[in-house]
Amino acid sequence: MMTLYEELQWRGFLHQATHEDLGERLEKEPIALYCGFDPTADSLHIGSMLPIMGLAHFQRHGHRPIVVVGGGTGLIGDPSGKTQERQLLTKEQVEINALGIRRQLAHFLDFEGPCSARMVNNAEWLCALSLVDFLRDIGKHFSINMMLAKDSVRQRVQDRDHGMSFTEFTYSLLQSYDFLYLSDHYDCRMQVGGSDQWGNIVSGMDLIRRLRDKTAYGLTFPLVTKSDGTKFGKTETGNVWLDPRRTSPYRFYQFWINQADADLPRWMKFFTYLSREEVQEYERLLREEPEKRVAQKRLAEEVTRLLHGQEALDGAVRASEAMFGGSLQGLDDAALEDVFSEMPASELSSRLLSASPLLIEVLIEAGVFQSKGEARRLIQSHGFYLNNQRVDAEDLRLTERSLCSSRIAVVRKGKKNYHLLKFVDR
RNA sequence: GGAGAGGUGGUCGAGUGGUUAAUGGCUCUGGGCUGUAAACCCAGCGCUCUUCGGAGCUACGGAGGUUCGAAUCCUCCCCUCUCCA
Repeated sequence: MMTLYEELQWRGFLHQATHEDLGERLEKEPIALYCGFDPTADSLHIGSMLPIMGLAHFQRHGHRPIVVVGGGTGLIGDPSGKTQERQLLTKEQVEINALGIRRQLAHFLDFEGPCSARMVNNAEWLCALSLVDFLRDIGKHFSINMMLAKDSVRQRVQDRDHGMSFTEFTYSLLQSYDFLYLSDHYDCRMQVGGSDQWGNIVSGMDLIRRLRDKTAYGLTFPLVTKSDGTKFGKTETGNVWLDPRRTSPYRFYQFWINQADADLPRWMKFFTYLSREEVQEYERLLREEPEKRVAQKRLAEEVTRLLHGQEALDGAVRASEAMFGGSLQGLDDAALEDVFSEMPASELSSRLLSASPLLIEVLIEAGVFQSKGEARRLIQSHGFYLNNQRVDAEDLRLTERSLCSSRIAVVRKGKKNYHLLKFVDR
């Protein structure tokens, strides 16, 4: 059994640590540690998964994670890594967002058990703060000279086009105060975060030492980078979110399925709990028979199950099979609707079926095609399918026999542009 | 305010009285190859109709005009860019 620190090291979670002996310290006794999340949206996206998994590892080893939702700091905006002043959020929006985030974290962290995680909103204490007290008690301990020396600040100060407001400039004081507050009220001894948080973490640690004469610890996780240099977590369709309403389980599953071979071992270590032996086995499989993509499948399975649960995973797998060449035989209305739930659909009158109109014309009505020319071209280049069977005749008519199940026909343009036709009585 | 350049299809960019729905590149779409990848290869890429040979309509900033015929010539208008004040 690896120690927590060994495991984090093996999995690649360690980027920077404030203390050499942090590993030993963590074995001595359980501690509480925190990580902040910005409530910029009502859902986290996949980029937040690394710190979340980091926290989860701590919890599995008996430590107590505290999730801080930056309801207070979110009202201001962290300048780290940003080139522009951020949009300020309203308090109401932050509240809503925090609720959504909590729901998602519950998939990864245990909010119930013996070392239960807890979630706090720093608006609780930051909003109550009086400016004069804050400047007197906290501000005193920060040197402008040192703050100006920070990269994140310096870049912005030198950029005449965007500049930096005083509000943003003080961000790191507030985050340091968070750490102090959590140390005082929750006995929180450690802060973790992305590598861009290093400066803020160290500031907080210093503050605690100066004011309370206590040792606090800090740890940062690496930036998740893809082997091809493009940004992790982006697809053609945009960000990959943790909220199923924003990124369906199917898309989420597909996102992982499509990861490059070279990244797989790292992703498995980051985003699943697969053991060292298992990961090694997948590394071998990636080398010997990459075309089978078993590693991608396993990764996608694990992560989708973790976030969305077994049922949603089953749906995603079924949808993937149907989507990539599988037969649609034997699927009933409900199964079809489920599998193609995120493809566009049109409702048509079932009376149409007995009138047996030209399929092409119905599809133009339904918005599947822009023009007859387009439809014809597609059929001529063998790119049009009805119920996953290629259609060669331009003058195919729509009848009862066109249906796949009792009232659904599945239309496909090209490789994977599906469109559902649902026939209803009206 | 003065001088010049220019506005072409999703985009860049040819064309300067007639086989020009408009060369070419890119993007995009479909197909092939493949591992649901990249690269590559083939095809398509205004709309409608077609007996699949083709036919019709609409289109080159806007409005008029010259002409048998205009994206191409003329007039007016609108807009963009560069230089000068």
